[in-house]
Amino acid sequence: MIEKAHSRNADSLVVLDFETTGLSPNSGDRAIEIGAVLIEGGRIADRFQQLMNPGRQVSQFISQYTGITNAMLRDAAPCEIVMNEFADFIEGHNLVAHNASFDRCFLDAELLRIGRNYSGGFACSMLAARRLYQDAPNHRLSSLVAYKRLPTDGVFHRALADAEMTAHLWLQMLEDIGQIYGYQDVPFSLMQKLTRTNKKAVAKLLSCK
DNA sequence: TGCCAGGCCCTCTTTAGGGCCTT
Repeated sequence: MIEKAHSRNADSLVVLDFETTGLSPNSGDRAIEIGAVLIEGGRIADRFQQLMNPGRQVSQFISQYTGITNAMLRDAAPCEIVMNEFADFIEGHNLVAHNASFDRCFLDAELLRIGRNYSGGFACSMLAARRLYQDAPNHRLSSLVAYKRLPTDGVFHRALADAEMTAHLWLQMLEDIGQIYGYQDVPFSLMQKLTRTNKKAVAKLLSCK
């Protein structure tokens, strides 16, 4: 079933990225950083980035992977406070993330803890890129940034940096679809449909305006 | 004690298995 795109702020969306203590909130993992950018009118209009204290130590692997240390998290606000502010930030917007199933799990888990929710649709830049850029060497965020020569400051695995690169990737996909298939604006609902379309049927879907 | 994620997608498929991607 195709998710319903949010009716308000139809041309805006929030691209988000979590850094976490591990891979699964169902195994006790928590968020340690959230980064997000608000896209309005085809450009980045606002940013959100905060470390958050998960109430537990992060592993050496995570510290090496993200550069986020226990010392950095010691004085950070607890997840509950940060996520409450973030729930306000995403209110009324559709959402995008790279491998969205991962970020959605953590978003749902952290918001559930504070009794908050969100109403926008959720789309995945990785699934869209797999369909649009079938010749890419792979569909990791870093590889797609290099493949499409997207702006980057060279920082990877930090929430805001990854969210900004994902935003540039998303805007690039919208531009490529517009140029190839003649769209002036690509509806969010079409991007959601794209991520659920068989690779061989991509051209047919995008050609049916 | 031993194990330890999960959704998506492709194919040597659908009564399954394994790779990709996120931290």
